[in-house]
Amino acid sequence: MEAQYDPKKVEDKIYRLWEESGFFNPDNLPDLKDGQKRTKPYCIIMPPPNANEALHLGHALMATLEDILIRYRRLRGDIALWLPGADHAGFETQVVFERKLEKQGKSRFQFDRETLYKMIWDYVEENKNVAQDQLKRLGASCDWSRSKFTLDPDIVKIVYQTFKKLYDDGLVYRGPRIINWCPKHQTGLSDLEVKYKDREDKLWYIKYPLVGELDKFIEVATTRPETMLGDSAVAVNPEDERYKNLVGKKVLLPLMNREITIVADEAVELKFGTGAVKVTPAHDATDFDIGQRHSLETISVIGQDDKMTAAAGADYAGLKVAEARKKIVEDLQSQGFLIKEEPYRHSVGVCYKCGRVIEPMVSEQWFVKIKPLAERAIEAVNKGEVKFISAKYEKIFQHWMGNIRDWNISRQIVWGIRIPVWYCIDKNCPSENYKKIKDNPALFKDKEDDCFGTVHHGEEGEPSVEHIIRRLNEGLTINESLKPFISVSGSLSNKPTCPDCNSNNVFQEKDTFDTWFSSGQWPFATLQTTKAGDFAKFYPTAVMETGWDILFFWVARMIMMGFYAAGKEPFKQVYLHGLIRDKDKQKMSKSKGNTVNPLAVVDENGADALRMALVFNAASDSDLPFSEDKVIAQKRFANKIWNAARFSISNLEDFDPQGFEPKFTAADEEILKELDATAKKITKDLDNFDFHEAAQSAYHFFWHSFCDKCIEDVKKRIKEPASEEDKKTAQFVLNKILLESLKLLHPFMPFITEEIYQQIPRHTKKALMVEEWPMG
RNA sequence: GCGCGCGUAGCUCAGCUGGUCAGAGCGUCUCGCUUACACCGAGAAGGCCCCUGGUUCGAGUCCAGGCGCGCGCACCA
Repeated sequence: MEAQYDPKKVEDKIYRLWEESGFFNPDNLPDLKDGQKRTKPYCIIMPPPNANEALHLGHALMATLEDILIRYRRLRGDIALWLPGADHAGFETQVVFERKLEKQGKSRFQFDRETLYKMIWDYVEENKNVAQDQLKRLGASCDWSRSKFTLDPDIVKIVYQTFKKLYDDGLVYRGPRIINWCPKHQTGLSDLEVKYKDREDKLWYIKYPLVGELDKFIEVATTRPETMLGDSAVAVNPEDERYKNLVGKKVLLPLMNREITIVADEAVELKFGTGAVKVTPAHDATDFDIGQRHSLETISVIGQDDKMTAAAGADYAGLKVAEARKKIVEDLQSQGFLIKEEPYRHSVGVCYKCGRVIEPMVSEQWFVKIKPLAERAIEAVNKGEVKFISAKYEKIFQHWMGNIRDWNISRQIVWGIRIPVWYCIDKNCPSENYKKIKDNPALFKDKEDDCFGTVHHGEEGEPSVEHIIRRLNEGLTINESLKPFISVSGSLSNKPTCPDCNSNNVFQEKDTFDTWFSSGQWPFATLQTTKAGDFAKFYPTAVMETGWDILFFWVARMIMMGFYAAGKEPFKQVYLHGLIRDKDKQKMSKSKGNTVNPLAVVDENGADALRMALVFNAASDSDLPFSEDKVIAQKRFANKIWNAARFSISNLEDFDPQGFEPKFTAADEEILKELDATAKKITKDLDNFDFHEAAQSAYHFFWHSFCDKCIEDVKKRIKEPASEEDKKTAQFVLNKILLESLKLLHPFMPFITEEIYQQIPRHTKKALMVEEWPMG
């Protein structure tokens, strides 16, 4: 053995040894001592990294913590399965790809659906193995033979089945509802995908004249004057004495000269602005709700292209929102309706990816009726069926669950799982879908340039079904509510037939699922599609370990979907780790340039050092600052282990414990006792997810007890033995402590401990990774 | 607005159900190249555990209030 530990010479070799042993696959794990069988399944489903991205430090932390748990459980004799995967990460990936296109001066909208999908598929395929290789370099002991990709056909099928079940149970619906629209990405987003940013804005005070008393006005305040074109009421608080006598009266909407009513609604704050609100159900979430309560008309004046629609009136139609705002303020001013404007600071919703201001608008989307699912999840946590390791996150979870709103699961993007909904547009179908759309002017957009010649008109001067389908495939959006049907097995190449009329004149919903709708099903979808028997054996899984930042996005959805679709909780425990920050506690981000490539750290210091550094200071709940010092400290520790082992092994060559009865000294008794206590503590700490406590105990015992005291003591007794028996006893102790320490350290630092184990004379197992854990 | 959390050595943080809890790692200083390791060893300095009250025989540890900081959720136009 060399005087310095060189991870480069060890890590690849050891990982190969593990892979060749087959022990990553729980089916191949050896029996325990005395031929005892392993009985207890222990499963962790890995949060699948995005297929197109290299790992960052957060992934390294995830991999380290989960590998520690898995290796620990494997050593304890469980049937340990760590199931890896890769995530197509719908919107995330499409955004990354769009940026790539933008750099090349292109836009996603230049490509048709199939081409774009294929391009992203190829892009992802190119990078798909990167993350996997990197996880291996970190020492991840997952069962690669069970690895799944979120777009695997068998996974997609399960996602479809769940969707159908939700639909059949009335828990999923399509409807015009107010959604968060990102004008840049041209898709709706869920509430979670909207971030809020403070912004300096203006508040405009406008007067709306009362009908019949045109010299009287009601004053409203708004930050978005352009939406007034779509107003369908003015609302006041029912308790507001100032306006009580006005409720039910009509006002004349300036610029539009449309009569709208004054309604009373609880949602209006007495204190804010003038206490009277203009109500635009089509472009504001609160207003939408007010509109529902008072059966108000929904007038969409802003289109998905971020321009004013025809409903905004001839003066404004076609203007961009910002232009329209400017013109409207001017017009209000010149016509005497503008009272004043004042600076105003408030928070506005922005797209969490691009930061563009979200345009709330009414749109036909698919929603999950979430309350019933949420109630079961809340109950599960209350009853302890799912246990949060940290009380803090349990509170946050319950708070969110209790206030949850219906979940928009459709996205107007192509990268993802296409919603398995079909519409029959056969002329004779009882659904009458054809009738509902045949007069849609957008169908005839191409009439003028006549690119379809006569094809788009059938015999009676009506559009042919083929033409409609072609226009739809080109990206035409239909806003009519059509009658859908769901087909779990249908596909574009194998179109399903309409259940009402058996026709083949059907087209598929263009939207794809929110990625989290499918990843919410990941625990059971994976286990139902790996090996027969896996689901029965491993579900519910033991623990979900992931970052707190996806508590709502993912963990919450998995709990809800798990109960709903698989009948049981997806995992018994939830452990959420903190976010890695840089040494100044700043969030790591590419734009700040403070990211750390974990693989570069591994190259420099070894995987064990990185792992140990990540875990050593990691208090469970909070974010953790990362610095290279910490890694270097652990690199030194690795070297310490290496040298202690080097000393031990060179002094154990002539030692055979077989049949030897040691006669311990007081010092021997003490270190053995301490070993026991340390093993007990580490066991308890790992059972409680106190990784840092466990790591520090192992570190401290090895360095300051074993090295500083025990080895120094034993050294003398071996070099200058008082008696042959005492020398052998010293060797016995040395051998024992080294071996047990290696086991205790193995979950944290698997490479170096395995390498040393392999070099120990007469090691008994094929690998340290399947040794038996010292319980203390 | 509602909710969550944090303030302990220069830095990053541990201190679980109150009584060797005043700790660790890094950093700093002194002394040692001793035959496993200088990526080492021996030793040292450093803290009214944010403030103020309270509960208790006893409080970083529990309670209340205050100050400072961070975060999550949210339909104040």
